[in-house]
Amino acid sequence: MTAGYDPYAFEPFAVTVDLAVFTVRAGALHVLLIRRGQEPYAGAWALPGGFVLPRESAETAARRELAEETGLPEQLVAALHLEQLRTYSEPDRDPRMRVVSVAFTALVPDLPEPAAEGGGDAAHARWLAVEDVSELAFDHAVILADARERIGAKLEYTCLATGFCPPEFTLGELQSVYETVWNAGLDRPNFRRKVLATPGFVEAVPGAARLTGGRGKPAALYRPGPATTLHPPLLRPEGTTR
Amino acid sequence: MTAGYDPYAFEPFAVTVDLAVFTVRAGALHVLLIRRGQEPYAGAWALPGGFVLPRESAETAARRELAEETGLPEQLVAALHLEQLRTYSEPDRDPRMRVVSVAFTALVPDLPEPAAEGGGDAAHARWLAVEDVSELAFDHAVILADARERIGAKLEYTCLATGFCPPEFTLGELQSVYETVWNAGLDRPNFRRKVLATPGFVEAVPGAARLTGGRGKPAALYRPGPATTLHPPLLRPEGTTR
DNA sequence: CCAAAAGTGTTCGTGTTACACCCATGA
DNA sequence: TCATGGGTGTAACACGAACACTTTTGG
Repeated sequence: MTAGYDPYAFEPFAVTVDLAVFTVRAGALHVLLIRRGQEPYAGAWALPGGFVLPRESAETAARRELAEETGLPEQLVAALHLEQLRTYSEPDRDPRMRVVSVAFTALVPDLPEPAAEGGGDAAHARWLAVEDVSELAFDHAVILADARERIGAKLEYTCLATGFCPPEFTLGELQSVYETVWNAGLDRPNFRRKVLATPGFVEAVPGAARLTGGRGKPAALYRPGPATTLHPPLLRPEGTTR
Repeated sequence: MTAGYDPYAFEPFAVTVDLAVFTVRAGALHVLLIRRGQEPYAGAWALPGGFVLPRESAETAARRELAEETGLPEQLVAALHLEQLRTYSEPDRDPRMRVVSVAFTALVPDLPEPAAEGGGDAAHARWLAVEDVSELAFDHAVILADARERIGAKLEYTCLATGFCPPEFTLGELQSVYETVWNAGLDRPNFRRKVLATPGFVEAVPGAARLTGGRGKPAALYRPGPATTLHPPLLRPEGTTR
């Protein structure tokens, strides 16, 4: 902070946000992507995002862009837990000009068809299974990989997993979130005890139960609790790199 | 990424880096600060940092600014492990113009008097005990608090603590790093076993030993090992918020 | 011989793992 | 009555917490 402060002393930087929004659908981790309509990378998939406006923080911009570019319900976007991932600032990450991008991650429940409704930008938003994502515009493949690694790690020591679930969920659904993100099987009795033994992770919905697979015993329903961290952590099994 | 790309369409953003560089001296956590010479906040303490140049990444800029603004040895700065903390982008965090800052943290060993040598900017750099830091320029107090929380958490599940130690160190020195950062006492036998049981955390220096407190049995010396993560983690005792 | 710091051993309790088993529901 | 998924019980084991004890140095 020693240099002078002439706003026009340097070639201007653009500051953008990029969002890696995940959901769990049909036993696979999905990410929300946008089909680009213009060069560069026209026709390629990209993470939703856009410019930070002069009077916005990056967090505010992220929320606004998410509402504008995707068809996610306003209410969901407003309440969403956005987490800063990191900032990407390599000089040539955008071929046109200097763009520094603040990346965020968010987790949402499996919505009916969240991206298909709204017009305009939202029409080009789709959920894609992360395993099927091949090429992405700019350095978005790197951002996606970093985001995926981060949420996998975060499930170990935070209560974020409930963010993937609907407002009321069964322990089986919660477990399948872990299994999907980690791509690993967990022992059901032990998972159950672990979750219930952590105060504030989930709260029982009194008397409520729901059938899940169509068959079997109806499962008790739970709501997210007030806790945010998991002590002691719920460690994933050995090799879950992929 | 849907808007057009006129570099001058918006009021320009300045992009800066800020650095929270920590060390452990005399049983207290210290942070490297700069005395500001100009308005705003002239005379106040601030984190070292500065503008990202047009052809630099934030990481490169952080390393350059650290070498320029502080008296830290070139070799140390070049080899230093810099970790991105997060990006601060509130519109009014700098009263003069829009400044988005990417914050980094780094850990260095207790150097003789690292900040006192070089001329110019470096002359205003000093180590201050974090407990004694009261007011900082801009939002740097928030950044410092976030950085402190982050390194405390990182010690739990990474091998970063060796970054606070000289090239060869005793287990007692390593333990005092944990105790200082966490502000908590640890059981020496258990700490010792835990560290030695983690493959690649530390490597014994064969035959080497050194006296630490002037008295007592000479302690074996260790070097940092190749491992970067700690599985299972070394959890800190309950209340270490302060 | 005492203080101080390093290093070893041992016990005890908690939490995780791995499994066997019972319960409720739809086909 | 069988398959399916929810839920309970329990023994074996690994790990961490706590603390007693030995070793090696300087004063």
